[in-house]
Amino acid sequence: MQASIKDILRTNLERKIQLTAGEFDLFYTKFTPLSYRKKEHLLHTGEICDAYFFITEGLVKSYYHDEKGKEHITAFAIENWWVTDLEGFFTKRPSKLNIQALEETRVLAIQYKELHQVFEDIPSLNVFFRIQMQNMVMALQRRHHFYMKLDGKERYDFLVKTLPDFVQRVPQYMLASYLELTPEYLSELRKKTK
Amino acid sequence: MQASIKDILRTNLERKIQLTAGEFDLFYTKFTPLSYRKKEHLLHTGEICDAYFFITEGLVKSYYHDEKGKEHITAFAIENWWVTDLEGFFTKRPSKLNIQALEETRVLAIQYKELHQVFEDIPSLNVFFRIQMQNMVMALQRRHHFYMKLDGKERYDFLVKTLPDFVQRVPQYMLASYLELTPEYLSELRKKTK
DNA sequence: GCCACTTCTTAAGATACCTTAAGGAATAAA
DNA sequence: TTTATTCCTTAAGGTATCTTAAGAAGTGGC
Repeated sequence: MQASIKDILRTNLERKIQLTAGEFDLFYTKFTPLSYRKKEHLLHTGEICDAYFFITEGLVKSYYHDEKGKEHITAFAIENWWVTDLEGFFTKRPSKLNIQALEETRVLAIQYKELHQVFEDIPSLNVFFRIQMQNMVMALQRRHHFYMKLDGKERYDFLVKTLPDFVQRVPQYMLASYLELTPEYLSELRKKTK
Repeated sequence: MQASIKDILRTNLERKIQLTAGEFDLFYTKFTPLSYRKKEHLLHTGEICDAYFFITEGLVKSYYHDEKGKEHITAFAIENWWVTDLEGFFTKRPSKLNIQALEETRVLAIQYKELHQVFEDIPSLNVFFRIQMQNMVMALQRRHHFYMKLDGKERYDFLVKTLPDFVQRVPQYMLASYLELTPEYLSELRKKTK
């Protein structure tokens, strides 16, 4: 039997905290299930980001355009990951990021107000998000080392080694953007690898 | 009248949460005040990082050495900042970072076990640390843009503009390390500025 | 007041990565 | 099947930044 969307969320929460059935049911009512087709946007630059997304199926990217119009991909996210424009979501200022579906994608979305309501109703959700934020901080610190210590070739090799499935689901020019390389240069690097 | 160390901590907490006098007193008992002389280490690579530090006076840097022995400064922290090796602190694995005092420095230190005890005794501390982690995530994301979007000269100019006091308290070759530039190249860039 | 150490500068040659421009291959649309 | 789009590669010339090596200037210890 296939896991329901509700189960997927429950499992994700249970990795870090224990909730009673009642608490979980209450929390779950705050979410809205949404679907996006390939290339559809979950969030556009300039909008106020009011939703925190939990991906139940699919693949999205977060990105922005710099002054010269060049696209910079800051993150990918897949099933079982949480994603939003954190800065926009918590500050209520217009978002600097876009979030776009790269595949048919399904999410559960919770709004800012609802989330902060449940923070009060279910205190242990503070623990969940505290731990999640801690883990994000650690991931971002590791990413910093990753970009600063490794050159382009090493970054690519590392990605292929640690996330091979990812490398297959995402076109190369997007990986290049994520790795902060030009597609042309990444192509060069790949040639050397073989 | 000068603010006591206890007041400095209280003020820091009150920026984000409300505590009763009793709660704050309880929390405060968990901390140990420590002093470090210039160049002394709060944490060495390889040690298990068991303390979360709140700086009440002074200036520290976090750094590591890469395989080639080159030093990379990942952060500075001054009065009123919290600092630790987050990854080491939360995973209990040997720390990859060093933390060293650059000036005569005073801190309040709280141990892992004590902190997690007060998380249970005083639930709103989860809120405090959740918000602190959120802010760190945002700061790290901004830092990522900062390194990726700006070239060396722009990074230096930005630092001088936004944190001029900092630039004066820290020797240039350390700024270079933080900016991920060689001291020689930073010296070049400074010449062009004038 | 001298010595040692720390910090900053200069300059030449090397390298990683980018820009531009073009064409080829693969996939989707018609 | 043809056409359009999306994606990947090749190559030439340019720029930012590093490496190495050396010396100058400032600072604290004795």
